Amino acid sequence: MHILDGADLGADYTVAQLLGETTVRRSLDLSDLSPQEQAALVESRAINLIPSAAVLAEKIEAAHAAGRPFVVKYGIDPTSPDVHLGHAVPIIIASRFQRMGHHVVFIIGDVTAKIGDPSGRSSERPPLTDEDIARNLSGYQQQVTPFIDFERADLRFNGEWLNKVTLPELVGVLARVPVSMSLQREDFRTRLAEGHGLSVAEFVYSVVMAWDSVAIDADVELGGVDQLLNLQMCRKVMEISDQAAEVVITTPLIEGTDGSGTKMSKSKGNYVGLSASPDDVYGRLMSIPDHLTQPYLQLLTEWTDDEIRVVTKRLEEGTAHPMAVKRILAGEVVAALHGLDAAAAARAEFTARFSKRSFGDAQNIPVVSLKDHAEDALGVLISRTLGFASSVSAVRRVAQQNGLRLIVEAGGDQQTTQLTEASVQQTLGDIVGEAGPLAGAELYLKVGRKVTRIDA
RNA sequence: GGCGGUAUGCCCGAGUGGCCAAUGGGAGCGGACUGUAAAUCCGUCGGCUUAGCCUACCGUGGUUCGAAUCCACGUGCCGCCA
Repeated sequence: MHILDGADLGADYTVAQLLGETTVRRSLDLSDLSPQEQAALVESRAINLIPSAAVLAEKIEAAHAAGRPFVVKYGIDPTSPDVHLGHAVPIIIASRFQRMGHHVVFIIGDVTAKIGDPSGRSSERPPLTDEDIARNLSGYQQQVTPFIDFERADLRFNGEWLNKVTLPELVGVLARVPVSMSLQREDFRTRLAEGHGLSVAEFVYSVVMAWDSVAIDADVELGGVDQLLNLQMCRKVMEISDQAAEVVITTPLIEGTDGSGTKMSKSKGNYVGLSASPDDVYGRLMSIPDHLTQPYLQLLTEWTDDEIRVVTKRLEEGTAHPMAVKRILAGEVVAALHGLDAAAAARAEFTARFSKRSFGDAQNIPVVSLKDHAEDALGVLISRTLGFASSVSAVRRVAQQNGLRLIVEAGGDQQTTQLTEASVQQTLGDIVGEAGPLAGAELYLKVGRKVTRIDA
C-alpha cells in the first residue's frame, strides 16, 4: 500500500482509506495464485510447515490435476464457548485456503472433547458432557463467521466415524504406533515425573484425533504450535493407513494483551473475544504493549510482509507514532469483526473519550438517570447498579485514593470535583445538588477509569 | 487396603495458642507520569449502616478465659507400601 509510505498515519481519512483497502482484501479471491505462490503465502505466517512448502505446492497441483478438492482440515475443540483472537490466527490461514479455492473441513471433536486434549496441561482436565459441547459449538460458528464462508466449508462431527471404530481396528493402529512417540512429549514426561495423573485415554488422544485425518483424507491440517505433536501423530497414522501423510502447518500463539509474555488465554483474562463489542475490541487492542503491535499486525491482518516492513521502518525512524500504528491495528481488527463503519465509530469513540477526554462526544458511556436513582446511596449505585466496583468498600477505597470525581461539562469546559469518602453514603441527589445549578451542563461521574453520565 | 504427609484470602505462599482480617510475592484496583500505553514510583487490596461491628484460615465437634494454630472424626489432594 503506497499510502503507508508518506502519509500521516494518525489522520482519520488516511486510516479510513487504508482500512477500506484491507477490507477488500479480506474477501479477495486468491484462486489465481500458482500453487507455489499459495504455499509461500501460507508459509510466511507459519511456524512449522511439515515437510515443506514445496511438498504443499505439489499436493495442491496434484489435487488440481486429479480434479478433486484439496482438503484442509481444522479441528475445533468445543471446550469453551468463547473464541478469541488467538484462535483467529489459524482461522485466518484457513480463510486464505478457502479463498484459494480449497475445501476447508472443520472437525468438531465431540468424541475427542470427552477425552480432553492433554497438550500443555499440567494435570488432567475434566471431560465435557454432551450439553457442554452443544452449547460451546453453537457460539463457535457465529464467532468465526467474519473469517470463514460456511456456505463453502464443511462442518463435521468426528463421532460420525469414531463411534463406528471397532476395537480390532483401534488395536490394529495402536499396535503400529510406538509408545516412545508419545513418551517423547515433554508435557507427558513432566506430568509423570511430578506424579500428576495421566490417563491412558489422554495418552492415545493424538491417535484418536488422527483418525479424523484418515476419515476425511486430509491434504493439510492447521493448528497452533501447541498442537505440533498431535499433528505429527496424524501424519504417522495416515501413513499406517496407507494414505499420503497430510501437510502440517502450525501457527504462532499470540501473546496476551497484558504483555506478560504468556499466550492469550481466557483464564488469564488477557484476551480479546471475537464476540466483544467494537469499542471493547478497540480498547483492548490499544492497551497492548507497543512491542506486540507488529506481531499482531502480522498474524491478525491481511497486510503483506512488505507493508509491515514499511511501517516498522517508519517507527524506527520516528516518522510514525507508535500509537497511530496501534490505532490502525485496532481498526483493522474491529473492521474484520464488525465492519468498516464500526471501525470508524470505535476510532471516533476512542478519540472522544480518552484522547480529548471530553465525554460529550463519546457515545457509549453508561447512563444513570438522576430521576430514578436520586435516593440511592452513591456507593450502592456504583457497585450494584453500575457494577463499577465489587463492593461498597471498594468504592470507599477508590474515594480515599482520589479516584471518585464528579465532572461538570458545559460547552468545551470541564470542572472536576473530587468526592470524599463520606459522599459514598450520600444519595446521588444530594451530591448533584451540591454541585450547584446546572443549566445546559452535562454531568459525569468518574470512578477510577470508569465513567457514567448522569441524566437529569 | 495399610502407613505417612498436606489443606490458609483471586493465585502462590508464611504463620505452630493471645500482639491475626492474618508476613511476603503475583494478579486486581486507585494515584502520579503518559499515548486509556509500556516501564517506573506511591498507595490499596474480606464485608458492612466503617473511630465501630460482622464473617473468615477444608467440614463438624471438642479442649481453653482465648484457636488459623492443640485434640477427635470426616472430606479432598499428595507420597510410600500392598
